[in-house]
Amino acid sequence: MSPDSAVENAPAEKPLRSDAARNRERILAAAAEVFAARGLEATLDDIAAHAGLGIGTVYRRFPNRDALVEALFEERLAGVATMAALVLDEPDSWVALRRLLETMGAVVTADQGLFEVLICRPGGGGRAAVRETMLPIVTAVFGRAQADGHLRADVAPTDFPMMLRMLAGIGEATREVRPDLWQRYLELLLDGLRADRCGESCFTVAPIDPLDMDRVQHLGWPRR
Amino acid sequence: MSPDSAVENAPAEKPLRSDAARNRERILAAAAEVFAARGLEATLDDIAAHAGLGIGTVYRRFPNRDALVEALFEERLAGVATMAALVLDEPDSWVALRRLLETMGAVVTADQGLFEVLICRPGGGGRAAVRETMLPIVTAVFGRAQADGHLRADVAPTDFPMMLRMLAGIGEATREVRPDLWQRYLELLLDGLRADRCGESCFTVAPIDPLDMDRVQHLGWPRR
DNA sequence: ACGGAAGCGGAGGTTACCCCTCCACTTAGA
DNA sequence: TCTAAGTGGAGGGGTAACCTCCGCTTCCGT
Repeated sequence: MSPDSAVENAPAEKPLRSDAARNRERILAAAAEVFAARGLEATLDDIAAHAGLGIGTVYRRFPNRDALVEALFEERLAGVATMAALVLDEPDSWVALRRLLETMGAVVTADQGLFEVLICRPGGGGRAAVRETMLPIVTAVFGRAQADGHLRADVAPTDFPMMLRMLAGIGEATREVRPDLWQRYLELLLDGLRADRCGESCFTVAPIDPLDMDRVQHLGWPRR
Repeated sequence: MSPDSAVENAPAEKPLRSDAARNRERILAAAAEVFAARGLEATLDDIAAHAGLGIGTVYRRFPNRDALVEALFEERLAGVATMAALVLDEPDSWVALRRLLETMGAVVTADQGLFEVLICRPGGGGRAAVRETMLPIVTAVFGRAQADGHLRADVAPTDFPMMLRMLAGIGEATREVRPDLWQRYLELLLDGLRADRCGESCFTVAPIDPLDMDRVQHLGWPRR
């Protein structure tokens, strides 16, 4: 039907010229660094300068800011989901829980941009997918640790993103000075989460329910 | 010496006209609300609109933005320090610790502006004074709870502002939807802080030292 | 080695904010 | 009633971010 021989209805992305391909990678690398350090509000001019390129070059490759964010985080989000899924293989349910929090804590404290796409922004496109991947993992890991009596019974899956928020706040503030500090507070949280303590206690305040979680994201983004 | 009879070298603040005094209070009330909800980055136009007054009126009363912030937070900061000092009278050292975190947690989660003045901004003027008031209180409360064997021994005074940061993050995100939610995570932190548990554990990551705390504040303010 | 398509840089247009001033009008209160 | 004090809000001045445009440069097939 088409006059073209082989490539039928593919979008026909002809390969970039070699210098353009190299610059594309530079832009993505610079964007990764800048978004990690300053969050998604970093400017494209900043990113271009960081890449050692002109702004025009950035816009030639990515039609607008969101396209860049999308291209940058698509693969990283998939990677995060994959990493999180790894903990399901951990035989010890408490270790699985700790590894889940360590893994995701490391992600959100090291990379502010990734934290924002993952936790803060209303889900759309790849974001929704990752969160839908995460929920069953969190539920499974929490459930197993609770069944084994390691994790206190009154913890809910929605506590997970909230704890990540707490750690991300530490990370954002102290990343430049003490990039490991967040782990101290992860340890603190983990000690609070353990069920096998002498002094039993239970929360007097209910967890946030998933619908309100959505409202939190929609109210808080874009940054008012 | 002066031609004036009674009022010598007093600043001679002549009383405001009644409507002006009323509007001054309105401005302060509006500023309190807006700064609480949106932080110190809120605009003066916003505050004026919120007060139902023109911007000119705001500037007539407060020569610039900082003067308004100063006037607004001077008394509140003093109040915070006073409230914090109250917990020193609590006989039970663990209850004192909890009350300290509850009190300050309530402050920083309900009022984002106050949190920023208190924890985020580099200290200057009244801020430094409050922080100098807080440090001995925190040290005393922590020390007593540790001596009594309630608080784990490896907690440091600098953990206090970090925990407030964590709670403030929860507060900022969920204030509009679940203004009480932060207390759930305070309970979690408190459970992590207790020393009298079966499974002893201690931090593998050192606390941040006070000098680095200062660096954190100076690096993070003004908001890049 | 050459020609043209693809790519590049970055000045600057456009838009959006925000701080603060200014001044014609209004109001309190002696 | 008269005037000093107060008021509103348009708009000046400045900054910042997004994105476009176009003259110049670089790649690469022939």
